Amino acid sequence: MLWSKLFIPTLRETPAEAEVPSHQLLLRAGYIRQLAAGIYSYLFLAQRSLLKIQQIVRSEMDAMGAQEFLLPALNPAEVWQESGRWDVMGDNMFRLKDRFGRDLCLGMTHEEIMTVTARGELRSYKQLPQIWYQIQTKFRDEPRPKSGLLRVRQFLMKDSYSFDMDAEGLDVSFRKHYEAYRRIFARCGLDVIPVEADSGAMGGSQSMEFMVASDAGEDLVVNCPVCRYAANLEKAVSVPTKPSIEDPETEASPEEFHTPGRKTIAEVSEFTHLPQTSQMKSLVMVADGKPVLALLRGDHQLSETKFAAAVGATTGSAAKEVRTAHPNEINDWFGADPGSLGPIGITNMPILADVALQSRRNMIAGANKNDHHLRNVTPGRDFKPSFFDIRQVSAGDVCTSCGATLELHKTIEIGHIFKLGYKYSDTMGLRVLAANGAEVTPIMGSYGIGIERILTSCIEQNHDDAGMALPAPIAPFAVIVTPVNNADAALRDAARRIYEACLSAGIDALYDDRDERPGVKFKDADLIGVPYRVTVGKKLAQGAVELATRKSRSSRDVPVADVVADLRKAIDDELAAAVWSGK
RNA sequence: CGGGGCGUGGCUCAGCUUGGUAGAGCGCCUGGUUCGGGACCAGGAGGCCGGAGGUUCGAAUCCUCUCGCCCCGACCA
Repeated sequence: MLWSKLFIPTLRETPAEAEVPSHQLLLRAGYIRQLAAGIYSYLFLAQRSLLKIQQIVRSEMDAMGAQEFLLPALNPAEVWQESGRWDVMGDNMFRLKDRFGRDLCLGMTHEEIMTVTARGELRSYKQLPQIWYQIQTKFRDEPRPKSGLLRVRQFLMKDSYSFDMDAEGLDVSFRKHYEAYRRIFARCGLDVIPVEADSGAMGGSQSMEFMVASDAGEDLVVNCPVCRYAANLEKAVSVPTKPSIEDPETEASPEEFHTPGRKTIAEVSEFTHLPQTSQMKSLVMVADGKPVLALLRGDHQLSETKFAAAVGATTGSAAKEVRTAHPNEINDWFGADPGSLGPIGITNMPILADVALQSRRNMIAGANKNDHHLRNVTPGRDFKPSFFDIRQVSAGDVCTSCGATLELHKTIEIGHIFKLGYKYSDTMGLRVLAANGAEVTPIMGSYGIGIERILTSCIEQNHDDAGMALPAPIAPFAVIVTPVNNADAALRDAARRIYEACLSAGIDALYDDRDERPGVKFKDADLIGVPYRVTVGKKLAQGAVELATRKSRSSRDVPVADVVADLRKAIDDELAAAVWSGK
């Protein structure tokens, strides 16, 4: 295409409302414009890139035997009421009424509609397994849209749903998705971290998230660079660092001492000249309405997810709602204010201690008396806790399986695969007949990919001060041909011929025929992220043009006769390198 | 929903404290000179200062309300 005929509204300056790099660049490079909070118009370049991403997703989904559907975004309330999610989704669901006053909503996800579709048609085990997918617009009324395309209220999602006869079948569908996702993200040039995730509100048995490391991300992921162990921070396990000093050997019993005005772990640490690892941190939590004392080493943080599970291990079912206690509740239960709390003498609630406190002795803890602490507190001897792993991984912790030091990253979630189980098929009455004539409920899985998030996180991973550096498979154009001086007919004609030769060779090329100075063309090409640039300039007299690679910001001279072949090779090499290898 | 910030040509911003009727740079249009990393000269277009109400002889500026956007938090299939 000819740039002079296109609408690519690049900006020299960064619009004030954008903070994260991908947002700034998407605006500056003329990919998107904002319509309202969390609602964006995708202009020519964005749409072109998103279509390429969708095509990659589509080809891998088709390759696994999945069938593409397109379900309505406008949904009747009844379907959602049937699954119970009309209420569960709360304010996150966009709701509206039609002219007769019937309730409708805009779809946030399509488990219900897919299940209804299956229920109406699937009759026999002979029809299973099925994997159905769509690439469709989703609507979610986010409480706080942010970071450009990262968290929006309307977005594209590839969502697929599997129907199998039994758990083994589901394992196969799940595995197919895992592998397809690895291939899709590799082809998009993304470095992903697959993470075992909490199955949370979707109510399934197993789920995995595909994360991309980025400071713009909102989720924290712990991963091991050696053995590839990875997990959400809330769920991750580790071997904690050793306490900074050995506990004293004394057989002394707890002894109160005055700590005027020292409330935080840091203040008490400074006051006692003992490291934070010698202290016990007491957190008063309320799990499903009941108080529970959580005990941690002074330098550790509580994982509410693990804590909720630990509560479950003592009461029989994991806590659904966990919160910190209010100051007045704490005072009622402990007779002291936060800052002087400890486990000794506490009999009116269970005490859950982190395993890092196991076999520790003679530590510092609050005395449950304002401005007082105790020394020589020993778990097991002075109080009887239940031990669980309830702490978050912290800096310096090592991998439980290989001993390497763990890394902590902020990440963007770009995909999620769930084993749903029978939740929807059961409650919505999906049944088929098995070979033996018995009625069986199929087991389901659901699998999502955020299309815009692929583009966004790719920009987050590939940008510099000049702009984006997108990989050829998802860049809006693979090649740009730039005559240095439009007034020079020889340059213009040579550039035009190279451009046309690219098209004939099936290379997605853009011809910068604008009557602009070369600097402007170079800056724009760098900004919008075209991976390869052919510069047609002075060296044409010697039969050469320049082939520049955006990502490495390097260039070399190439004989005119070879350019197209060289471009073809560079693009093919990039494609070949972007293949998922491994399990 | 709580806390903070910001709304002035397409973009970035100044002007507001101390009211006097709107500016700069970039971009855009015309003509000319230029042409290997966001050129130069000359001329020009474009803004009821987010909206409503109020105070005042007079409001971008002061007051009240309201709408929108961004950031932090709560929330997040």
